Amino acid sequence: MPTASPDARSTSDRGPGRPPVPLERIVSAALRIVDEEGAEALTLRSLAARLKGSTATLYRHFSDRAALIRAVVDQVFGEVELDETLLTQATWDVSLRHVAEAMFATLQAHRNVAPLLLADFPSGPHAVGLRERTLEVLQQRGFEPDEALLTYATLARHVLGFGMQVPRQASLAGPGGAASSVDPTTARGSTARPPGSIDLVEEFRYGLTLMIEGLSNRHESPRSNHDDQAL
Amino acid sequence: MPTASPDARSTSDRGPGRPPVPLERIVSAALRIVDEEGAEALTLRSLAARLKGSTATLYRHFSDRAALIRAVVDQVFGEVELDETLLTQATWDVSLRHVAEAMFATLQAHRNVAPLLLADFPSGPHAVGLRERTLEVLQQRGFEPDEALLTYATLARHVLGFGMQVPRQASLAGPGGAASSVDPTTARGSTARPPGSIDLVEEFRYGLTLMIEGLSNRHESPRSNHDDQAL
DNA sequence: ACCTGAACACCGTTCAAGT
DNA sequence: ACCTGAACACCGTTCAAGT
Repeated sequence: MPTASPDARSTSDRGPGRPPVPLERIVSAALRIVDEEGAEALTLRSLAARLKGSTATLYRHFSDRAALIRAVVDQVFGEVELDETLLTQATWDVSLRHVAEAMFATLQAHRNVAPLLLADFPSGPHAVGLRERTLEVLQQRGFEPDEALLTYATLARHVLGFGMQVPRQASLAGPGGAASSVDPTTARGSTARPPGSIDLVEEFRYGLTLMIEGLSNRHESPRSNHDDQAL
Repeated sequence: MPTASPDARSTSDRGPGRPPVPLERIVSAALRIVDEEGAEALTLRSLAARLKGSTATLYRHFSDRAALIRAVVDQVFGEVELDETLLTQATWDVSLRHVAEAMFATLQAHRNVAPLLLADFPSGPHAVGLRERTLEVLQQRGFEPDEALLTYATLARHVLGFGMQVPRQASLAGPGGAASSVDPTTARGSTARPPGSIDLVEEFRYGLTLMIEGLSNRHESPRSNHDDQAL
């Protein structure tokens, strides 16, 4: 029974009225900072400022900066949207591709969280839920438990590995003048897309396709979903 | 014509005698700090201290902390050892697997550099050399230039994605008492290997195998190296 | 010309002191 | 009981001042 709040200390039991639940508001504010100003702009000080509180107060909700980051990451994973039809009615290769693409798309939608993924393998309630659901689906398609586990782990790492490599965009400078962190020096020409450099998304899809095709080799043909009476 | 020093400002022309070349000694010292005490221990201050110099002096060799990190990363890539026989005499799938395994092994040998890989895609001279060599090999095996490029890019990202996820070991506390950064709180039980968690290396190999098998589907059978007169 | 101590503007984290 | 200003021990980076 996974608890709802990832690393909360004691969110108290949410009173009926009251300011909704501080914790989620904190995490949302943190994610907004990351989205708007980049991961390195997420500072306990900047977060406290946005919440009009003090940094010390934050330590009542999170033991650590690391705990805050874990919560932010899991909040992002909570945004992964799975299509139930694709998940349950399609062939396993389509379902699997869907899960991977959905995760990757969410990570792309929050490009700036990439550096936060480094901390450790996402294992908040949302991330775990996603894994559980996918394992279920795979096993319903005839994958052995071990097989399903290894397959999901590999694919999740693939998504994560690519997700954390999303290049840091020049963050949209906010209304404030606090965009000094975007230092133009970073955008220097040394790495400037070598001739023939390839889109990250294309690489991600190519690798994903190769892996699924490889899986098809060792698993019964996924295309035949309704003729397994031939067994 | 790629220059030798990644981000050097002006290594002067190495005089005959003299302290060998400061730059490589700096980078080596930096890598040693990372290996011994972890990536977060690599501080301009700690590096200056180890070199018995001042932090300000470091800025004569590197424009930035980022530039220093790029140099450290490329130094690691310089340790990748390719077996020429495997590279040129084996079937392409074996060669490709060899390159990926060699890169991954080097990254594993320097587990603590993982966080440094995040900065940007490695593109120092060693990393570029590795890519060039692999592209050559693939094209000699009949890969189209575009095909070779996409294949290498995908595989390199796979290696990198897994390489940067190497779990942070409890760094071997050095002789000094400066191991306070290893805070036992980090090793808390929340993520403590969920039942059925899988070895990172196993996942890496599994994904690599799947991708190569997928590649074999769309490429002529790699196993037949000497019967292509059947064409 | 080369090096560097000390400063500047930041961090995460803690804690005595306020309400 | 809850919150917080101010401190502590760090960062990367710069620059006036030394040699």
